[in-house]
Amino acid sequence: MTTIRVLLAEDQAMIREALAALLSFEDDIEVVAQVGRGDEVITATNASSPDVALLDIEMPGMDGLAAAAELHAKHPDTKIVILTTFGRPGYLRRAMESGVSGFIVKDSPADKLAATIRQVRDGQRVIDPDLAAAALAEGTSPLTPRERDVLAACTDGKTIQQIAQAVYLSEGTVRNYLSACIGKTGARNRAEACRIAEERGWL
Amino acid sequence: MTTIRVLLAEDQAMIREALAALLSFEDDIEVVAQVGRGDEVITATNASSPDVALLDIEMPGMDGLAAAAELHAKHPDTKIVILTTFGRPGYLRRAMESGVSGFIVKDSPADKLAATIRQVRDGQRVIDPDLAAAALAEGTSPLTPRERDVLAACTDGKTIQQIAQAVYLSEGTVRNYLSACIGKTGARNRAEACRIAEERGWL
DNA sequence: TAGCGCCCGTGACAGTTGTCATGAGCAGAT
DNA sequence: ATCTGCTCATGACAACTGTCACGGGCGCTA
Repeated sequence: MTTIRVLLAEDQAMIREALAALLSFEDDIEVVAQVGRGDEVITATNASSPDVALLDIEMPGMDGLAAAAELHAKHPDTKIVILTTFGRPGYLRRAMESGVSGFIVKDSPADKLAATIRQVRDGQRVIDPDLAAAALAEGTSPLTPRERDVLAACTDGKTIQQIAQAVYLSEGTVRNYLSACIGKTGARNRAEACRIAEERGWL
Repeated sequence: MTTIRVLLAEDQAMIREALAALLSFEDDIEVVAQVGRGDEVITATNASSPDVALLDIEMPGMDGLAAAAELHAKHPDTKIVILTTFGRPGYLRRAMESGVSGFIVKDSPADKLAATIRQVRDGQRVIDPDLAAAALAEGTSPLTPRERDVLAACTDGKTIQQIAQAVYLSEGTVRNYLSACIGKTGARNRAEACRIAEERGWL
């Protein structure tokens, strides 16, 4: 059995190095690269050719799921494991579409990490069963692309005016789209709709 | 030099064990207890009498800052270090009021962790200089206690009605309080006020 | 005791937001 | 060729939200 070469992508330096410390205890795993930004994943992969890339989702530059998609396109042999704080079904769905082999949350016990790395290296898929069930139960987004855009632009208590400017639409149109979003999410106002859609991974 | 006994409180199991792995490389530091909930900090301290308690803020049961306050009251000799994702000035202020000796963010390099633990054990205080400056620049909260309550109850796009029920006030009064909050934060609506106050640690 | 600030409430008003009807242009499917 | 659904827009209306003025009660301080 040869050692598994691992790329570690996680923006918080202390956590990244702590995870590296954790993996250093495994004889068959070697961390060959560490990056703190999503847009550094590709170049680091080119340089170090890892067997498995371990990606956080929340990262500056490019989020982990986007990085996963690009990585999978350019290096289909590199297995990808998403390691995230939030087990949102929407994340899982996007991850699956991005060619990811493993999806684990940071709540899991530590030994799950090395176990997952070994499993995906062997060609298996590793997904938290509860999460998978939740993702299936939720179904796919009922929002049209434009509704999604508008709803995504309305975080943080923005005004209709501000949203309209951000999306280059008239205020009336924005109101209409938001009204549709509110209806489809079952919310009572746009802030709640925004939160619900976010949770379900519809954004 | 005797070894430093450390208690580790962090809700995400994988991160917690990774941090323990990181600290295991330090010869003079020993992790004598690990907990995943804020309300387990006290009992674990009673059982293992650590020199330093390393607390995350976001934890179920009781948040790290509340745990810090209680810990400081009951075990004044145990030094406390807050380790958090978010370097919000408001957190820092609350931490200082809770008798904390050190405050570091997870963005810091990994060696900062052990260094901080040693420094606080030696009686020093360790605070990120940038954060300290930001906290001082922001000043203290201009919100009255009741305004704070109302604003805190209005997260996630709640209706005025829902807030009023949650805080046992008439809707008119809620509107008045929120209006005051909006004025004091310089926001344009309650959602933005909520976000701003949250960021500044006024909640 | 008078003044001050916080608490809680009401009522009136203007501005913003959510709903609905309507219509035109444009794609893809039958 | 027609139907359907998405996009974008306008206008009207109702509901909700934010602002303001006002009043009474409470506790603290000068």
